[in-house]
Amino acid sequence: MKLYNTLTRSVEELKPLNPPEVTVYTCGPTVYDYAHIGHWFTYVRWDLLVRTLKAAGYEPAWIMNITDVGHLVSDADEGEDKLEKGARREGKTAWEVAEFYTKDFLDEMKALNILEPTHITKATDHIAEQIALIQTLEEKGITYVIGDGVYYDTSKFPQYADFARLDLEEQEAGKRVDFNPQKRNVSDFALWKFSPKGQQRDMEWDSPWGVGFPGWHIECSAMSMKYLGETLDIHTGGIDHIPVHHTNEIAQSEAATGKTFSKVWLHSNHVLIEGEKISKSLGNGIRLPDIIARGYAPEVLRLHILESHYRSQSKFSWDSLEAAKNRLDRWKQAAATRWQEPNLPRTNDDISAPDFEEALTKTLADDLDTVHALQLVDKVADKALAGAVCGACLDSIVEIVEDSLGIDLTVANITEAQEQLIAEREQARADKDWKKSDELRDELLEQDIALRDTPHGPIWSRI
RNA sequence: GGCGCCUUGGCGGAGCAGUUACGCAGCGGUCUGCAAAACCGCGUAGACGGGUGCAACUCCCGUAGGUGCCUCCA
Repeated sequence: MKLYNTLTRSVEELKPLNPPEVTVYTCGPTVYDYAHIGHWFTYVRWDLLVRTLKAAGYEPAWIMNITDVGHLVSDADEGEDKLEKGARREGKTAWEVAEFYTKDFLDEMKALNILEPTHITKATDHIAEQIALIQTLEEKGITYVIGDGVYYDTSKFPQYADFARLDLEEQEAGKRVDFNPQKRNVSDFALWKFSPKGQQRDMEWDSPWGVGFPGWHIECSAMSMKYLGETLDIHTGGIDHIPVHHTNEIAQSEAATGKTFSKVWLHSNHVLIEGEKISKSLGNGIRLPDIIARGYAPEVLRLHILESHYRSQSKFSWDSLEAAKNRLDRWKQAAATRWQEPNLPRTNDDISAPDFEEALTKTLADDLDTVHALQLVDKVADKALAGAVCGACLDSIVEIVEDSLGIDLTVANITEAQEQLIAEREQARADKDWKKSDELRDELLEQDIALRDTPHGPIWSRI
């Protein structure tokens, strides 16, 4: 299996530490607001990574975190954290805000048929681990304490700029934000923040340095190492995480252990809406419920997401969502022919389920080439619609598509009563009673069964 | 200001130095009670200007436009 590794900026053969296990850590959402489709582009892609690992014979151990504390509104470590801010906005406690949006996230994740990770870990459940990791860093002399918290001294980690290929000198010269003047270096970041004096936060904990809360980056280091060990096989996240969050994770983890933190880093590119990135200020954050409200099933969005490569900057539009819907409908029509074997001449020359599975797996294992994987399904659908795939083969193929791509093509058989209607219509047609045959067709249509007449007899599909 | 990336037909979106990407939409034909499908075929895409090749959408340089990061962000 080959993947594009951000660490080396090249496509590499995956070499897990302890095969067949593959450890995967995915940076999850900060639960202070609803997820928009940009999030779902990313998480569907990592779901596909895990499915592909399984198909390739690996046994993925997949951790996704939930950031429910400590994500400050600014990377300059200024301001309050997002949960507390969300709480003030909604008149709730930070705990209530986190719970609400976590549940919403998990519900939508399920709706999109994203596999359940091995563990979903909340930052607030792992405060002790985070404190312990900060202590380790402190013992190694790479932290320092200033007025508002404990900081990581990035000058003590010479490789700091390597991962993101940052030019720290340039950044310093061109910096656009003020930063805490007590910090030793612009790139230094908070490991632990003190609760503001005289202010009661919803979320705060005792620590060796004082009451406060963890910085944003430390949770991922602490939790990934707790569940998956000191060196991960694969770490995933949004492309935006490269310069700060992942850079800081590497600095924390590798300074603490002296080992490589993750062998492979995967980054999902952003999706644009009308040529612009999704952001709060533009108000273009389309959500899954918006898509459902327009009559598109979640799986349509899922298919649309798979229509572009995870490393390319994708575009979202309602037109392309409509195209994805049509494509999916066509696949389902093809899948429905599995029940109709007697009507069709089965040649079954060139499509066998094992061959299809092998081709699909091979394509996906090539750096998650979903674009061409979908093309393989198109080809099978063509043949099925032409009646050239046997019912049992389609059963297997539908299952393979479900497992590999997470797209469910299962189509229920029609009832005996419906079958009877089709038979009656055939009789009417034989009698050239076109009025009756059209009425029967309309009756079936009301039951969401569409008919098309082929040289081999009528073929139905669900609409 | 610094560092990147992108620019493909009506839309989405790939590969490739010389053979059809694919999907959606469209057009013509065969077939057809009608409808739909199926089958056959079509539209002669590659931002612009140079360059290197026998040959460039596909490599190099430049121009234009767009966009991402260096704040938050998937």
